[in-house]
Amino acid sequence: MRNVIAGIDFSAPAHEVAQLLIGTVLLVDGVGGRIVETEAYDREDPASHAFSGPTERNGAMFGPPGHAYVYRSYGIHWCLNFVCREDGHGAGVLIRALEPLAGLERMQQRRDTSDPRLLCSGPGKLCQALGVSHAHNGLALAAPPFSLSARVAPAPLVTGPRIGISKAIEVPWRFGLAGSRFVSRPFR
DNA sequence: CTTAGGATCGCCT
DNA sequence: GGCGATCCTAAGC
Repeated sequence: MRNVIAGIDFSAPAHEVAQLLIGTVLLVDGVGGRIVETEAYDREDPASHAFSGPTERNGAMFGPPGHAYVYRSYGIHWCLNFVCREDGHGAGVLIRALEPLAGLERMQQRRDTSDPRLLCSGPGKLCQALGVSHAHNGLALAAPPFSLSARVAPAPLVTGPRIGISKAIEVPWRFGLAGSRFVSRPFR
């Protein structure tokens, strides 16, 4: 049971973990908020970075579950994933949006905006707001600087196709907190 | 509100 | 050498 963090078993399939993460609170050095949007990248998934096997970049996805996988996107942004599964083939959950709750001032400085809806409404944005970078790749989510807190009650979910990919575009593995104003894009 | 284009560079074929 | 699990801005309707 050492893969359980915030009441979630990270050795479960990514598309299950992605749903359970909605409503939990993620902090990095005390800055963060409620997870309101995730995407699953399971094994055998052509859209996953881990699909073609381990490489130098995706190595963290083949490491222990419950750890961070951080990669650079478009040469500019950082994106944060939670590693899932224990069966030898990497999988993960992309954290796409947070509802800002803690460290608002720090996030506003890093993002250069005071609009709370623009602080963490996208995978690149939330990494900038929380100060996540390659330095966090491979770190355990159960220890500082990370903190993941269990949600109080089950979260009402909405689902849809994943964003920004060209393979397996029909798989409905994007999950959101129903009614949240802090998602990266509306759910249809 | 929706769409289009540019920035920018590490990773993989 | 091509192409992104993105973001921002500007322009069009």
